[in-house]
Amino acid sequence: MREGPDIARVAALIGDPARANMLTALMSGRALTATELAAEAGVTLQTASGHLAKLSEGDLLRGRKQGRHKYFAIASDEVAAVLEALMGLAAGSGHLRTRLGPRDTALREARVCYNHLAGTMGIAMFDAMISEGQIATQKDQISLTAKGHAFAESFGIKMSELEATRAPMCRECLDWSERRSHLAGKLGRAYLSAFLDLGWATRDANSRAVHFSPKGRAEFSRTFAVTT
Amino acid sequence: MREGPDIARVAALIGDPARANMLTALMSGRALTATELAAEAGVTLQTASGHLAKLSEGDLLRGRKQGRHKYFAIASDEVAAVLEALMGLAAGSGHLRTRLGPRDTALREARVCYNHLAGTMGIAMFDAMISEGQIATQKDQISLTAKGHAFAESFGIKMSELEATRAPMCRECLDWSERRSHLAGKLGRAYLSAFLDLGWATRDANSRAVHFSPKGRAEFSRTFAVTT
DNA sequence: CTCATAGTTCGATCATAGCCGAAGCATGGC
DNA sequence: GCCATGCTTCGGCTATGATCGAACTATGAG
Repeated sequence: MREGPDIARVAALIGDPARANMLTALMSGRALTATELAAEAGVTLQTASGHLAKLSEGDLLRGRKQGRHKYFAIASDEVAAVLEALMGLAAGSGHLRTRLGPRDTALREARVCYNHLAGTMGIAMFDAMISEGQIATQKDQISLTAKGHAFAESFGIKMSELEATRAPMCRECLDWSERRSHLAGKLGRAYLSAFLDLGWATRDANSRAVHFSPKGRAEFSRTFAVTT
Repeated sequence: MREGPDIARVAALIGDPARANMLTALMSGRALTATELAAEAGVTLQTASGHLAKLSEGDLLRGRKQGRHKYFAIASDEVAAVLEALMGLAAGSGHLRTRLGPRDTALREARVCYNHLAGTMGIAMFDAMISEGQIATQKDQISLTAKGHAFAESFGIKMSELEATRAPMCRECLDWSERRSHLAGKLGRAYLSAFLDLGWATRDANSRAVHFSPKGRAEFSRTFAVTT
């Protein structure tokens, strides 16, 4: 009997504190897993799963399964616009927090994505491998070329060991902060391990950040012909 | 723990169907009384009173007492922006449940918006008054020109009586279904009263529809040079 | 293969808040 | 003074839905 669209349904979805916390966390533009979002909202994984299902059902979030993780991200710019407007309005009584600390910028540059390298450096590496012809992109998947195979071998990665298992060698992994792809799969994992073993970088103890040393960064740039 | 701007509180306020209906009704820009809003939301006056208190407390509405009526209006442009964004999102992603029946089309054509004429005919009238130079549009408000004043007088509206009170003579009122403006304010009310008094139209007993007679419609079109 | 981790589903519990009846103020008209 | 009308407050009923424990599925690691 009412005219107009059902704004109450959408607003009620945002109106729950747990869901609101999830959405605010996702406003960074990065995709987060269900577990991360559960921690962010301060609820258990079961509860978070229910919330995320509702948010997906309501077209506020879009979920993507990657391996055994499920990543969630804001569904559209319109959703972001609503959240943005809400934050502006709520800033009147609350305090707005816009400052992203040094840890956040570090995360954007280089971080662990499940078990491979993500962030701007991960993307740079992926782009370089494409343009070097180490990776070929088919319609919907990617594969390692002979050149890429040789390069990895020369880098010190034991390809024969990697080839022993059936799991995919190369996979694309979408980086939500940049909306670009980076390298996943067994090879992606192997490269990250190599970087750590070589002392180029170290993992942050209690975050997903990966810290490259100056020397490691230089080696990385030279190896992958990164144009930084 | 991580207390950002409290968007959940605001969203939850909008998230209740009754309150959402009230807010949508107020998006017309007009202030409405508690009783009118109760009818709009489909709840009793007691319930509405509680909702309105919460909306006021949450700075979404501003209420002012006038005599024994209490008028409520959207508190700020920021609130309107949030509602607008929500409508856009709910209309696009969601199911717009507007199955327009015969009564609905009548409503779309001509209806009472609080006390003045809304719908396509209200918009046609407003556009005609603009192009005839009866109304001048400033930056954020509109005003009656001398020509418009004379026209209203010649139409039989006693302008001296209207000018006795301080309330705004002309106001814009946004039609959500059409996203266009129509005439509100004392003059808008006076014109609607005149249409009814002249027998051009009658009000539906239990809806907001306004039914124009064939003769009334012809007179209306001639008076406002409507190009239908 | 087995084990561990990520996520989902189900069921029960429990709190929040929406709703209305009835009574209480307040204002205006007489 | 009286009554009518508009709105608010109070108390109790009820339902929706948020929450978590436990059991289940799926995927990857070794």
